[in-house]
Amino acid sequence: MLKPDKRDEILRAAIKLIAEYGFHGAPMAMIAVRAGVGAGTIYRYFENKDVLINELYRELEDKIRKYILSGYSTERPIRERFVHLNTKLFRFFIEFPLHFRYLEQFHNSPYGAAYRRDKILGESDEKDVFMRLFEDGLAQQVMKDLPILILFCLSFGPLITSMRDHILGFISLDDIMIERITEACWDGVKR
Amino acid sequence: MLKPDKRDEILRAAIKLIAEYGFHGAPMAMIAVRAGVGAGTIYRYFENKDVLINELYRELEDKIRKYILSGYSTERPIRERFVHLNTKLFRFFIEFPLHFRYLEQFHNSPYGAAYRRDKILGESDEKDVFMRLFEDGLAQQVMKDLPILILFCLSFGPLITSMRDHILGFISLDDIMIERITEACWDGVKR
Amino acid sequence: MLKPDKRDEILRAAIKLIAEYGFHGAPMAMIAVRAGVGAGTIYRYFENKDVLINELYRELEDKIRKYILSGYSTERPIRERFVHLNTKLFRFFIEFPLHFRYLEQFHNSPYGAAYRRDKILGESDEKDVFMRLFEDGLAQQVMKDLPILILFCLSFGPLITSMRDHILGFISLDDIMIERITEACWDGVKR
Amino acid sequence: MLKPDKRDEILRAAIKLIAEYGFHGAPMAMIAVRAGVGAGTIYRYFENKDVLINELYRELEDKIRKYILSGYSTERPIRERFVHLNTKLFRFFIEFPLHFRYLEQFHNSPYGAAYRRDKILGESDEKDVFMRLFEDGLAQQVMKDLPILILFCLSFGPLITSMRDHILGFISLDDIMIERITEACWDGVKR
DNA sequence: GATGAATGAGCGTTCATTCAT
DNA sequence: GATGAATGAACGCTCATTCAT
Repeated sequence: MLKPDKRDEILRAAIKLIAEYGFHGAPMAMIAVRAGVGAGTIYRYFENKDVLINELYRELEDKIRKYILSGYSTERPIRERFVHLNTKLFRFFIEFPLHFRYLEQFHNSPYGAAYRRDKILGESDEKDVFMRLFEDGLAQQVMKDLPILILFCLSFGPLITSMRDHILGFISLDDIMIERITEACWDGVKR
Repeated sequence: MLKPDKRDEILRAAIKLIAEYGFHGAPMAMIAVRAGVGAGTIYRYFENKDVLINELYRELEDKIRKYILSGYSTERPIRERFVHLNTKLFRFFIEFPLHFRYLEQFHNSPYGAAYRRDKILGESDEKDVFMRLFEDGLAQQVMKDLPILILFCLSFGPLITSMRDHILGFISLDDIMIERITEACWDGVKR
Repeated sequence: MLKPDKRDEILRAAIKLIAEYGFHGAPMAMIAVRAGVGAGTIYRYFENKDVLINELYRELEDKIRKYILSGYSTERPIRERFVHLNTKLFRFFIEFPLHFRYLEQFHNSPYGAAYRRDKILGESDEKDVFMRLFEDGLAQQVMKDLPILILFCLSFGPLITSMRDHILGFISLDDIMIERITEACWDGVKR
Repeated sequence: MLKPDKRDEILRAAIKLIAEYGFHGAPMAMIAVRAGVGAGTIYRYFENKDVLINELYRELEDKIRKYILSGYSTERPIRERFVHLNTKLFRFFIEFPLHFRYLEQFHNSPYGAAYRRDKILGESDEKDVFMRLFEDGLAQQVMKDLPILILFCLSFGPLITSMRDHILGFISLDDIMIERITEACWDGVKR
C-alpha cells in the first residue's frame, strides 16, 4: 500500500522547492532528493509533474479553508465575518509563508488561470465562503454596490501585496498591523 | 554597430512571448524567430536570458513611469494625485495587458524578489513618485498613519488583483468601474 | 511451491501483450497485471525478462511441434508429408495468430538470431522433423538438389509472408487458398 | 544550412545500430556518438526517433527501387522480369546486409504494419513494379491464377527467409545459388 | 555585426528489478 | 511463496548558449 507518509514528504518537498525556486526551478529529481525518496517514487503518487502541482494546490486550498473556517459563523454580522476571514488569512500565511509563495506561483501561471476559470465559470457545488460573504454584504446593503469579484479584490488585494512584502522582509506584519490593514480594507468595501 | 531597432524587436518579441507562455515557455529561439533575427543575435544585445528578462522589466517600468507622470503634478492635492496615478495605472495596463502579465510573471519569480530587494533597500537616487505621494499624504495627515509600504499595498493591491481578473475576462474594467475602484481604495487609505 | 497455473498465466499474458505491443511495449508490470499476479512474482518463475522471452519461445515451439505432428508419419510419401506439415502450420497460425506474431517478433531480434545459431550449429539430440523430411526428399530424389536450409526456405518462406498479410487483414487464408499455396510451394521444391 | 553530410552520418549510424540491436537497443545518444554529432543535433534533422525510423525506411526503399530498376524493362517477357527482380533483390541485400536487417526490423513492428497498410489500401500514384509484374503475369496466363499478394509471397518469401540465414552465416548465397532459388520460386508461381 | 547549425547538460518520465513485509 | 512499493539507471527530448562562417 502506498504510504501517506511518503506522499506527504513529497508534497512538503515540492512546496518548499517550488515556493523558493519556481516551477521550473524545482526539478523532479531535486524534489525526490529532498523528500528522501527515489526519483521514480514520485510517479507512484502523482501521475506527472502537472498533476503534482495541481494536487498540491488543492491540498493547500483545503488546508486554508479549514483554517479560516474554524470559529467562523455566517450568523455573525458582516463586518465581523469580514474581519475574521481577513485576519485568519493573514495569520495562516504568516505561519506558512511557503504556502503563500506557492499559491502566488500557481496563480501566476497557466495552471492558475485554468483553475480560476473553472472555479468562476464552472458549476460549483458548494458556494464559496467569500462569495457568500459579499452576497450577504450586498443584500444587507452594508457593502458598496460593486460586482462581487471587485469586492473581493478590494478586500484581499492589499492582503496579497502586503504578504509579499512581509515575506520578503520589507515589512513586519504583527497583530496590530494586521488589524489596521483589515480595518482599512473594510473602509474600502463598506458603504 | 548595434542597431536599436533590432534591440527593440527582440524586446517586443520577448514581452509578448513571455507574457503569454511564461519565462520557460518562451525559448530564446522562439523569441529570435518572432523578432526576425538570428538566435545568436540576441546575445549581441543581451548577455544572456536573465539579463534580457531584467532589462525588459526595467524598460517596462520606464514606460509606465512616463505614462503615468504625464499631466501629473506634485503641486496638486493628495487625493487628486492619488486618483491620477491609480487611474493612469489602470489605463496603462488595460491598454497594454501584455505588460501587466509580464510584470506579474516577473514579480512572482526569483527575479522579482531580488529586484524589489535592491530597490527598497538599496540607495536610490531619485525618490519614487509613489513614495513621495504617501510621504506627503502622511505629512499632511490626509492618509492613515501607516507605514508607506502598507499604504502602497492598500492603494494598489486591488488594482493588481482586479487587473488579473480583467485580463482573464472575468470582469470588464471600464472608466466608471475604474473610478469606483479608485474611490474605494481612497476610502481605504484616507484618514 | 511454485504453481504451474501461475506460470501459465504469466506465459499467456506475456504472449498476448508482446505479440500485440512488441517486447519493449509490454512492461513486466503490465504482464503481471494481466496475469493476475504481483510484479515480483514473475521473478520467482523466470529469472528475468530475457529468460521469460526465451522460455516462452520454447513453449511455443513445443506446442507447434505437437500440433503438426499429430497424424504425421515418416512412413508416408514425401509429398504427403510435405503437404501435411505445411497445412498444419497454416492451420496452427490461423488458429493462434498471437503465436505467429510472437514468433516473428522473436526471430527478428537478437534473441532469435542467438537461438537459431544454437539450434543449427549446436549439438541437437533429436533430428528436426523438417530436416528429416528434406533429407528423405533428397535421398529419394523427389526434391531439387539444394541445401536443406534452402529447401526449408522454399517450403515455408511463402507461408510466413502470407501469414503476415493474413493477420494484417490484407488477404484471407481459407482451406482452398492454403491448399493452393502449399501446392505452389511444392512445385518450388519438387524436382 | 543543414548539412547533408551530417544527415547522412546520422542515417548511417542509425541503420547500423538499429539493424544490429533493434529499435530500442539503439538509443539516440548511441546513434549520435556513432554519427559523431551531439545528441541534440539529430533533432535538427529529424523531429523525433519515430520520424528518423520512418524516414530511414523510405530512403532505403528508394535506394532499393533504384537498384533493382536499373536495366529493368516492362517490355521483356514475364519470366525474364521475374528473374531480374529476384536476382537484383538478392544482390542488393547481399551487398547491404544491414539494409536487409533494418527492413526486417521495420516490417515486424507497428511501424511496418502501419506502413504496409497505407501502401496496400491507400491511393498510390504510381503502380508498384511488383504489382505490375504479377498483373501482367496473370493477364498473359503465365502465372498461376492466384491473388497478387499471394504471388508476391510465393516469389519473395523464400528470398526473405534465405537472406536471414545467409546473414546469420548459416548458408552462403553465391550467384549460382541465387539463380537456383530464383528458378525454384519461378516453378512455384508459373502456371 | 549577424547568423543559425551545433552542442550537451539537464529535464520529465519509464520500467526491469529488488526486497521488506 | 507472494506481494507490490520502491528504486535509479537510462531513455527521448529541449533549449540556452557558442562559434565558424
